[in-house]
Amino acid sequence: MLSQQKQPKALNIGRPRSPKIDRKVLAAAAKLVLSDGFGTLTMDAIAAEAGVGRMTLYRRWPNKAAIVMDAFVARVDPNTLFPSDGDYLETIRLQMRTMAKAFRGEDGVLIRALLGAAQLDPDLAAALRNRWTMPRRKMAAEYFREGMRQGYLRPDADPDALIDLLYAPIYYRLQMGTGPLSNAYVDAIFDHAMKGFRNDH
Amino acid sequence: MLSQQKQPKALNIGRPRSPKIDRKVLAAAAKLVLSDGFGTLTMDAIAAEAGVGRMTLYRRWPNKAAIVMDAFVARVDPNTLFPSDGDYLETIRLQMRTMAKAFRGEDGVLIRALLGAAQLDPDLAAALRNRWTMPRRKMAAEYFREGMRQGYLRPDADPDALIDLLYAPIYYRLQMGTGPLSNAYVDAIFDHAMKGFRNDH
DNA sequence: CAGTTGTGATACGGGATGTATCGTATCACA
DNA sequence: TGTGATACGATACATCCCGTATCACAACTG
Repeated sequence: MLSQQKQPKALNIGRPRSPKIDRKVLAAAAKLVLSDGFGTLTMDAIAAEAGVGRMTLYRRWPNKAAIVMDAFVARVDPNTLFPSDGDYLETIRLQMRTMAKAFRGEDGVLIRALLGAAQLDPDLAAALRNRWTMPRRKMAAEYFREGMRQGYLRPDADPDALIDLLYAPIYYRLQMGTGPLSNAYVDAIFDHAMKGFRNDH
Repeated sequence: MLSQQKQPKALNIGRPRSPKIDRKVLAAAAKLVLSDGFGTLTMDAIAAEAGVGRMTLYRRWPNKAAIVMDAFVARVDPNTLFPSDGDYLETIRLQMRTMAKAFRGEDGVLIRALLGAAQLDPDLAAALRNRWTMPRRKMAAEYFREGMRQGYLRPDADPDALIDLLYAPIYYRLQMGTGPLSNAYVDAIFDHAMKGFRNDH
């Protein structure tokens, strides 16, 4: 699923969609969510901020959550990857810190809004899973399987369980607000979770 | 915070609030959320289902999320406690299974709705933290500290980190839908997380 | 009895949604 | 160059829900 957008009516006949509108709309949506929150976001405000007709929004997206979803993915797509050099286990810790840092900032505001809206909108929930959650889980699972092959992780480890143990607590704190998403917290989760997975030879 | 209700104007003068209305409203709200979802829930529908005037709802609760919050707490308050007998570590596993089972059913629908709404409503987020999350965290932390004293858990364990490692994955699956909240899943999380906390003597 | 508040019904204004329509703009194709 | 099809911005519209206000009546205290 490349985006939440509706398809144009036809491909090679008629006036084509203006490509600049996407950028303007997504930037406007992100700006408004970050300044005023998702709760007060309206299609009208997005259209005004982007300098675009409101009808154009409804022509391209089914609702505001879809717009924010596209805006979010456009922002964070290149981030939170696993660096390919350095110590194997420390790379995981650093990746978790990178993610926690992103969640402490503007990305955290956006993903909280999307997670909340997804609980009431099955389409958005599927989009969040397909475009955000699953790609990252696949990358992590690949990295972990490679670590199992190379002997850094126990050969009988369950990559999915490890993903959940490492990353679910970060989402949990983001949503529950039971404490700060600090490096110290990430380290505590990492260290404890890893005790069951590290291969101690 | 005993409930999300607004206080009556006065205590001993004037007509007292009808006590039956609470039950009817909370039952109606729960029924509607479970049948049609939280997204389409309206104050009007709750009032109609409960056979109550809409004004009465606004007199007692600030918004529909507060009503669902009260309905949820009224349903699940007595559940998901730690049984006091049996093997210490197995008791934790069983408690996690009980919670997962509740989340697989109607309670899961309700708490998903509340978690979603809480992302847009700071008051509701605080209520969810104070009335649901924190009481359970306190109970768990107490149980874990007792286990540290009695030698079942490592004396240098961090109860908060253990809580997050054990329970955050359950919330994660509930919301993300990355897999079933089965007993097998609970066991995988429990077994892996416990490797870093169990006292192996 | 008087005073005070809860209850149900109804009306109201405000705001957001999603659709429809209009004139204009931009493209492909003949 | 012109024709057909679609996108764009603007506007109007019906609909829905919210939260408040108001009313007559009910229920309680003293």
